[in-house]
Amino acid sequence: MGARGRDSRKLDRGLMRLGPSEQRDAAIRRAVRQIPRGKVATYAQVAAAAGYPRHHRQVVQVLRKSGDALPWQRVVGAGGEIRLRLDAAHEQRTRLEMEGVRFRGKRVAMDEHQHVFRTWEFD
DNA sequence: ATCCTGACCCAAG
DNA sequence: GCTTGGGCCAGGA
Repeated sequence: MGARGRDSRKLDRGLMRLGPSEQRDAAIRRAVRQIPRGKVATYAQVAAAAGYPRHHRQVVQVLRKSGDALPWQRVVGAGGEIRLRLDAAHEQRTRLEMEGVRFRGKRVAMDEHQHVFRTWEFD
């Protein structure tokens, strides 16, 4: 069987063909990588920027899988709230503060650090 | 197929 | 502020 056989996703013109969920996860990873140091975005915003508006929960799964390969600390809950528990939450806050992110109470000062994903390119 | 879980979100009260 | 309920989606058992 050729490239079109049982494992048709194997390759196509030398490129790995991704299934729907893999393509989605890849888009999510790209979006997360776009957040610069000192800025943050919410799970929902990342999902939307990736092109999957209602998949905020999947963003969590992707971050868990990726580990330190992504700047996971830059993704927070709605309103700038940290949603991790205990130690993990503390680590996220520390990492963000280390990047210069300021907090007001328990949440990120979103008016200063909200990353706005670019939707249109200007030329 | 069903049930459960999760680094979620949001409108209500 | 906080709690609750419903909605959302995908993975794993």
